Amino acid sequence: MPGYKPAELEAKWQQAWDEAEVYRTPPASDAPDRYVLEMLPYPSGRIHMGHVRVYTLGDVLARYSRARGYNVLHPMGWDGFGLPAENAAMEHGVHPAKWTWSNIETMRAQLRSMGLSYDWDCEVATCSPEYMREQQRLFLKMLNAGLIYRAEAWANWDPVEHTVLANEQVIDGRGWRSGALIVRRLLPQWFFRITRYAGELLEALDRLPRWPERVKTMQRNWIGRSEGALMRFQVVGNDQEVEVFTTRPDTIFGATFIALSPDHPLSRTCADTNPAVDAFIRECTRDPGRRDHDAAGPAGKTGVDTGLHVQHPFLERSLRVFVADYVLMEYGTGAIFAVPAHDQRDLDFARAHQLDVAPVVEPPPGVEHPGPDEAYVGDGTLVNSGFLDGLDVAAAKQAVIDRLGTNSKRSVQYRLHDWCASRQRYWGCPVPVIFCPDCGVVPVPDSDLPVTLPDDVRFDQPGNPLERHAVWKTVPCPGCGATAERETQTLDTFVDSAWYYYRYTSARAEQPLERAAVTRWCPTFQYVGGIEHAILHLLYARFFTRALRDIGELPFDEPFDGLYCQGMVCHRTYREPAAGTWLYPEEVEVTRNGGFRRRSDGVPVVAGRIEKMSKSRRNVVDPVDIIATYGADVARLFMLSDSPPERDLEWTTAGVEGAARYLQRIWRAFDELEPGPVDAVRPVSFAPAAQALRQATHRTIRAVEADIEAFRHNRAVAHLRSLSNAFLRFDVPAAGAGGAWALREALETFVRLSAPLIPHLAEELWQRLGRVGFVCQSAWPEADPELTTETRATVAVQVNGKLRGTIEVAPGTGEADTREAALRLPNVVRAIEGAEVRKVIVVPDKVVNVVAR
RNA sequence: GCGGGUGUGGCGGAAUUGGUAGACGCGCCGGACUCAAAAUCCGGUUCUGGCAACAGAGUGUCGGUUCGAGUCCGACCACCCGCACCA
Repeated sequence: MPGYKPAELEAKWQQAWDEAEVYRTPPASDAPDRYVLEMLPYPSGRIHMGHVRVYTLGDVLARYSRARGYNVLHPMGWDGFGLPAENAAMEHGVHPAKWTWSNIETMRAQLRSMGLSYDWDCEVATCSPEYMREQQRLFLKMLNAGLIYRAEAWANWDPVEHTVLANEQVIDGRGWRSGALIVRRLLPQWFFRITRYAGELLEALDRLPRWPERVKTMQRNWIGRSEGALMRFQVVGNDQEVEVFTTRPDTIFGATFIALSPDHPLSRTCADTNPAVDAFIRECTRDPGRRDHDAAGPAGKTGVDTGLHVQHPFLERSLRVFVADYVLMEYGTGAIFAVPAHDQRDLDFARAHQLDVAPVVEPPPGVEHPGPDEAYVGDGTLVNSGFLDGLDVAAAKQAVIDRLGTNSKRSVQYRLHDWCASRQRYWGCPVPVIFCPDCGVVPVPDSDLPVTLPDDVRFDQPGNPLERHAVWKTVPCPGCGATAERETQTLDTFVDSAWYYYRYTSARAEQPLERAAVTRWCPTFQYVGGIEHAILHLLYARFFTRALRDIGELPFDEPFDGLYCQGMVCHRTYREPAAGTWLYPEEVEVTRNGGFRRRSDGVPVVAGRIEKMSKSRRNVVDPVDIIATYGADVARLFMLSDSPPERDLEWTTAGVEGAARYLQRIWRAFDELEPGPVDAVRPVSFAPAAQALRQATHRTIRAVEADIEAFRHNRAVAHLRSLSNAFLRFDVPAAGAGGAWALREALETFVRLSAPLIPHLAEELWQRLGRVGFVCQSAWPEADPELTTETRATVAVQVNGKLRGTIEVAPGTGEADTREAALRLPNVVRAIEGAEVRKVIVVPDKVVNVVAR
C-alpha cells in the first residue's frame, strides 16, 4: 500500500463528490431542515488562515448535521463591493469589476481545495446585477414604507482629493492618501430608520440564548438605552426654549449652567450675533478630531459663554448658557443642564471656567465624600433642593417630573443613531432613485432595475466617477420625462451583507425572497463568524430582518438562532534587528539553542509577540502553501486540535507537523490492522480485551457528538485520538473472542466520527474498509447504552481531604461496603493511626473522605 | 472611566460543573531500530525530597464557605478585548 499522499487523494475525492453532487441542498422531506452558515468573505484575492478556521468550523457542523439526518443548507458567497477594489483600480489601473470577479474565481478554487461541503448552486455575489436588482427592489420597498429617508449628515471631506472619506480612511484627522486635514461637511445622505427598532433590538437580545454573552453585551452597549426626562427651559428675555434630556432630573437644584452642542440650532442662532460663539463653532467644525479628547481630560473641555440665560424652573435664579464641545448633538437634544457636583464632565467644565458647584445629593452614612475635583454620582439624600429635601434619588426624580407637569416628560433615549448607508463611491450598489427638478426624488421604476454601474470609468482622478459620468447620470425623469439626474451615491456594503443569507435560500429567484424557501430554512440554525462583526453587521442583519418583516417579506424577527464567534489565528512575529524590518515565517529558522536566525544569511532574528496574522507584520502563513504541502485534512485537523474554537489559535509549524504525523499514523494503521470482514454477524460474546475496545468505541461516539454540538472540537479531536490509541495497540489474536469484529467496529466508527473533520482521508479509509458509497453520506454511528455505562467505579479515598489511595468497586456499591473497603486500605490505616475517626463521608462511586483528628 | 473576558506543567489545553488536578497533544528526556542520521516504535515527563514505597507543595494573590474548592463567595493583581465626553 502506497503512503499517504494528500494532494492526489484529496483531488480524487473532491472530484467524486462533485460528480455525485453529494452536497446539493436536498428537497424538503420528512427529515428536519438545518441551515448552517458562515460569514461570507470579502474577495480580497486569496484566502487566509482566518477563512480556513471559520469555514472548517462551519463545515464540521454541516457534515455532522447531514450525518445526523438533517437536510442541510450550507451555502457560500461573496461580499463583492467595497473600497479595496477601487484602491486596486487606482493603484494598478484594473477595473474594480474585473479585479473583483477574478478574485472570486481564485478564492472559489482555494475554498474548493479545502474540501468544504458547499452547495455552490446557491452561490451569491453581492456585486452581481441579479443581487443588485433584488436589493434595489428591497430598498425601494423600504423607502416607500418610510424605513429609509434622506437627510443632511456630516461627512469627512478631503479638500485635496475632493472626495468624501470613510471613517477608517481618516487617520489622526487626516486623509489617508492625501494627508490633508479633513473637514466636516454636511451632505444629503440616505438613512435607514434603525432607531425605530432600538427598543425591540435591545429586548430581543434576551431571547437569543445561543448567542455569546459578550456579543449581546456589546450590542446592548451600542444601543445604549437610558431612561430619563426631557425638560424645557425658558430663555430669559425672549420666547425661545431650550429642551434638555437628563437622566438625573433629581439634581435640578444643583444645576449651575446650561450647555449646548456647537451643532445645536440655538448655538447657530447665537453665532449670527456673537463673534466669539461663531469662532468657537467654526473651530469645532474644522477639526473633527477635537472630539476625541482621549488624553486631553478635563482641560480638554472647551466652550464659550453665549450671554444668554434661561430661567431655573423652581428658583428665582437664571442659568448661564454655554456652547461646549463636550455636548453631542447626536445624543438626546444636544443640550444639557449641567450639575457639576454630580457629573464629572460638568465638573471638569465648571473648574475650567470657574463656574459654581452646588452639591444637592448627600452620600449615605459611611460613604465618603469625593474630593474637590470628583463628582459624586451615587445614591443619597437630596439637600438644598427645596421640595426635594430628604428624598432619595429615585423619589426625587419622580417628584421633579410630577411638579414640572407639561414642561417635562419621561423619556427614553438611545445611543444608537439611524444608519447612514450611502457612500460617495463607485464600487457599490447604486441607490435606485432619480432627482427630477420638478418631481423631486423619484424611484427608478421596477422595469428599469437593476441600476447597474457604468463600465467606462476611470480612477485617475479623485472623487466619485459616477458624478463625472454625464451619460450615466443624466436620465429622463420616469414621472414627467424632464431631464433628471441619477443619485450618484451607492450603498454601504453592510447593506449587501444585511440580507445575503436570505438570498441564499432562493438564490436565483426573480424576486428578492421566495417565501417558501426562506421559511423552510430560516432563521439560520447556526451562524459562524468573527467577533469583529459583533456589533455592526449583526445589528444591521437584525434590523433588516425586522424591516423585511414589516414590509411583508418575512414572518419572523431574528435572523440567527445560534451565533458562534471563533478566535483569531495568530503567529509569532519576527524582526531583523538592524533595519527592524518584519520577516515572514518561512524566512526564519530555529537555531540549535532555541533562538532564531534568517535562513538566507544566518543573521539573528528577534522574536516578537504572538499576534493576529497580518500582512503588515508579515506573520502570515498562506493556506494555499499549507494545503499543497500537507493537504487540506491536515490544515483542518490542526485548526480543530488543541485550541477551543472561541479562543485565539497560534499557528505553529510543529503543530501542523504533529497533525500531519497523526494522519500518517492512521494511514499506516489501516494498512497493518486486520479487522474482520464487512457486515459479519456480531459475535455472541466478547473476550475482556475486545469488550474493552467496544466500550472505548461507544464512549467515543458519545463524547464526540457532545463535543461537536458544543463547539468543543479540540476535545472531539482528543477523544478521537484516544480511540485511535486504543485500536493502534489492539492485538486481534491476543484479544480473544470477538477481537476482529470489535476492531472493525472501532475502525469504522473512527472513520465515521472523524469524517466531518478530515473528510478526504475518511472517505479513502471508508473505501479501504470495503464500504461502498460515501462516508459523507453515511449515518452517524449510534452509541450502545450498555457499552457506555461504566462497569466499575474508581473511588478516591481521602483522609481529611487528602488523597490516600483509590479502591475499585462495582457501580452502585452501597455506602457501608464502600466505607469498609476504604478503611481497609493500608495507606488509610496508616494515616488514621492514633487519631480518632470522627466522621466518614461516602459519596457512592466517587469518593470516601475520612475525617480524623 | 464604563462594560466584558481570561489567568491551570516548559507550551496548547483537559477536568463529567463541588468529589483522584494535569485527559489529548506539542516539546523534552531515556531506550529500540540504524554504520550514522532522519523517520518510526516503546517508555518516562507538575514541582521538591527519596533507590523506592511514600511524603510535602501545587490551578494569578490574599481571605472565606465546605468533610472536600481549579470549580462557590469576598477583596485584590496581571493581561486581553469592546465602548468611550451618550448627559
